[in-house]
Amino acid sequence: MSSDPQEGFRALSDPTRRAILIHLSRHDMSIGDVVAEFDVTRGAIKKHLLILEQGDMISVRTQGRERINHLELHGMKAVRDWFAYFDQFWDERLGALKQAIENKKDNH
Amino acid sequence: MSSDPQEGFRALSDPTRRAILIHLSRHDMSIGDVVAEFDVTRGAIKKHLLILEQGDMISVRTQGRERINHLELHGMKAVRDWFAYFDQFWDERLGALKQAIENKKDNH
DNA sequence: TTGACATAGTACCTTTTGGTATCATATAAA
DNA sequence: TTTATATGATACCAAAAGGTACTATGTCAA
Repeated sequence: MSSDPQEGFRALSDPTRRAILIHLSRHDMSIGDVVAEFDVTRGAIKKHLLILEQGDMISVRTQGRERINHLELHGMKAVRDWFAYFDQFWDERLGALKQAIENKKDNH
Repeated sequence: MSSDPQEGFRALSDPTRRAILIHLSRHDMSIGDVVAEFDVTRGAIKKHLLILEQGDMISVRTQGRERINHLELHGMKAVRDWFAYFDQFWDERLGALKQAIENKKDNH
């Protein structure tokens, strides 16, 4: 049912890629926009974006001569599904989640 | 507050290491026990276990001439904490979590 | 104490990874 | 239509990753 999380885990294994995801969570960015945030070359960023795309963490649309990168949660779902198995060993977390949901309720 | 998840993400990026964690979730295992489950040499398994230990995914205790590996969730917590940031973009998950907690309640 | 067993440690090999530099192509703007 | 800009595509490089083989050490058992 849940797809292979390998590409997703691979995508998340690099700190630069994780940082890119945080940036993209705030707003879509062109490749140039992303490059401006880091101290590596465009080529390196391009490779990171490709790996994020392969892990279904982002989607890309062409806009004129720009390529706009957009956060996509499908790949992250595959990774989280893998994690879900371990929930049974981790009661501590249930308390925090319960609270998170209570808070969510209060906002409605 | 939450520690650097890098070693944790690194530990989870390999499919053999993830499979080892699943095995260890069922029962503690010596290195030899783990080796028996996979088709790679002891040396390779030893390296995987070291990386899992560095990511705080497992702890190891010496028992006679054996080294017993035990699932440890601290490292996984660091990784999950990183994920928590993205919960806000993922309403779909909240429904499933709510249900998980309801089920938990029913078991008490 | 001696032999078998479980693991540690090292050297070595191949592939992948993260990175750079360079050149080519497509598009927007003067 | 030039020219500057945004990206694509290659080739190349050093280091890390995943693996093997071999040797050394510590511990249990006969």
